[in-house]
Amino acid sequence: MSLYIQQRKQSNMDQWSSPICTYQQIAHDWQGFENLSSHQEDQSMNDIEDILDYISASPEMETSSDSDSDPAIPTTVHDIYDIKTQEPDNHRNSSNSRNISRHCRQNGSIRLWQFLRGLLLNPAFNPSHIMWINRSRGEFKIVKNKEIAQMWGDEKNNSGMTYEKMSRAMRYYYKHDILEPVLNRRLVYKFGPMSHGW
DNA sequence: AGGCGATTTCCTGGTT
DNA sequence: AAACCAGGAAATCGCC
Repeated sequence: MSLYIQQRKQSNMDQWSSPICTYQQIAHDWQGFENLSSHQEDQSMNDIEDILDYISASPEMETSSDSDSDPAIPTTVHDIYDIKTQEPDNHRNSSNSRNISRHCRQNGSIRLWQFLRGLLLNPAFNPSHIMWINRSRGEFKIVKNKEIAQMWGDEKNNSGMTYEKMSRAMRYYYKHDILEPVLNRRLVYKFGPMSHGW
């Protein structure tokens, strides 16, 4: 991972000015990375890249060098979807958050499973809103389904989103192996072989 | 403009 | 009875 970061640094395609240790922390924090099989590595690299892009664009990280927050918990990887919980005052206005989000998207808009993955990786929502049932198996439970659906709606600019509709989209994932069905477990889903980065 | 992927919306029916 | 779960069918929406 640090190798990857160094490569990225040397390729000076980015404006990374923060100390490398920050990224090593991030890498260390990226727990899933170590458990990935080799054929998944490329995909996880993309995930990490997304996250690092996000971090480099984050106003919080720009000032991270003087940050005095607990270094044990980088405010980084987990911040992907904290935008909606931020209330008025803060420095991250909506246009900024939109730009940041764009860094996490391959195409135009983020996919539902990626949105959920981001929530699972964010302690601001895990385990309060969504939590792992079995991290290694990719099983998770949506705790506050109404809220999550609402947030998904916000993400897509759709105020009419409901859990019913969101869950229909999730069931379509069964067909594509992005999610696998978990029988007889209400609100429990499982990432499938076509998902990654969790 | 048309096609396509990824949902979104609506709905009927079954289960917990 | 309220909440979920399963999927089919059709409509949308953004993107190429």
